[in-house]
Amino acid sequence: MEKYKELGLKLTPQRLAILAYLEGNTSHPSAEDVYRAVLRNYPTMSFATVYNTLEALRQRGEVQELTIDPEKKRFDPNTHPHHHLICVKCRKVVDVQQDYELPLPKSVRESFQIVGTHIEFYGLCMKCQEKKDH
Amino acid sequence: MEKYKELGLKLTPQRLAILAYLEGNTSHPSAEDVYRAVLRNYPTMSFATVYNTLEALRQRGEVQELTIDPEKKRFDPNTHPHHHLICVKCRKVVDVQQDYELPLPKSVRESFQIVGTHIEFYGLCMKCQEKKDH
DNA sequence: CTGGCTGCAAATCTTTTGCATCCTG
DNA sequence: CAGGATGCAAAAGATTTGCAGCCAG
Repeated sequence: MEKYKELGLKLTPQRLAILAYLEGNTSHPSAEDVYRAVLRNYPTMSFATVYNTLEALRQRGEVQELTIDPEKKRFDPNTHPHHHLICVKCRKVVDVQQDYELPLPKSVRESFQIVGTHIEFYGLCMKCQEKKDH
Repeated sequence: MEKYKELGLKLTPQRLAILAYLEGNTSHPSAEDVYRAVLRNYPTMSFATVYNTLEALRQRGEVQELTIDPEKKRFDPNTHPHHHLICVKCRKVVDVQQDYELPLPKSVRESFQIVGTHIEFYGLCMKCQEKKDH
């Protein structure tokens, strides 16, 4: 938890709870998921604090905001560059830690300055394959 | 416009206006963009009709729903598989018509049935590179 | 002590829905 | 002329904001 001090964040109990929940979490939680999880320990926790803290962490690069869900934002504490596998049925999200060569056409390379890449693999997870379609 | 009859869609003037706006459109408009554009010709056009029509087209594979924008859904009438280049500053989106080999680890291939892939290239467009940072 | 943080409620924004009416096929 | 489509307004979710009081540094 030392590193958060360096980020200029005040360490309130609420934030510690959020940080503890995010630490090593690979479930790609939405803000509400975080809220509900932390609420169990901090009955007065508010949404504002969750969004507040997630935004503070995002600005400092400690958390990634994912745009993989059309309904809501999802957050990922894994800050290493990586990709995602998304079940189109149950919306489960799995990390793909793998590097790819992704050469862009010259015209694009000349006009765009690339800063990052993100691949979404869409498919059906084991469980959803077993269920009958629909 | 013949092909829309085949889809079992009733061709109302409102829908024709939406279809005309989408035809060949590479601006990846949000529902509101579509609404505002079509409103110019149909002052009584409602949001419900826009969402309604976009959803009908999506179900028939005539339009793709993009999850590239954390704020809202964007729609893409380009139904060929392709990728996107996104300016992190102005949120402009450009198509990348290019095929990539994206081999997945064996463990993943065995448990997930892949149905599609989408790459997001993040970067700065020409205009935003010229502007001073911030 | 002081500025950042919290919690609440209200506001905002996007998207969805219910329903009476309309109009395409 | 029937069933799908429209338009309005209200509802539902997700996220943001204003603000008074609180507390970590």
